[in-house]
Amino acid sequence: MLNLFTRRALQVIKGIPEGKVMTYGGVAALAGKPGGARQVSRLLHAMSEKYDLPWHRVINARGKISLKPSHGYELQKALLESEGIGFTRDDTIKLSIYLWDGVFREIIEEK
DNA sequence: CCACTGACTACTT
DNA sequence: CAAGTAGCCAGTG
Repeated sequence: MLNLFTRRALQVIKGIPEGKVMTYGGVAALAGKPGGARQVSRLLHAMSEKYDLPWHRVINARGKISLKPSHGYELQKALLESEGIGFTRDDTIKLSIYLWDGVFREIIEEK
């Protein structure tokens, strides 16, 4: 059985809507373990297929794709663009626009 | 059970 | 800006 943090992290990842992204650290924080970014990366690496995760919606804290070219980078970028996410000139995603902060952000912006 | 690994991050040189 | 480093810690074999 998976431990609590892992299960919550998987939930968080599955909860990222189309057209939005989250950082590894962000997912870890929402799952209850700030600083657990590395575990999140590990989860995606090892379990994205088995648990059918929208793995492409998780990027690093600088707004860039962490995968290396020819090792998923292009695929991830294509998937994100197909959801309407835009990249800047140097392949950076503007977190101020696309970052999914969960329901809290939704509520704040609805006002 | 133990060691290894990892798509991270913030901070310091 | 680039490079190094110390935390991070659970799935996997």
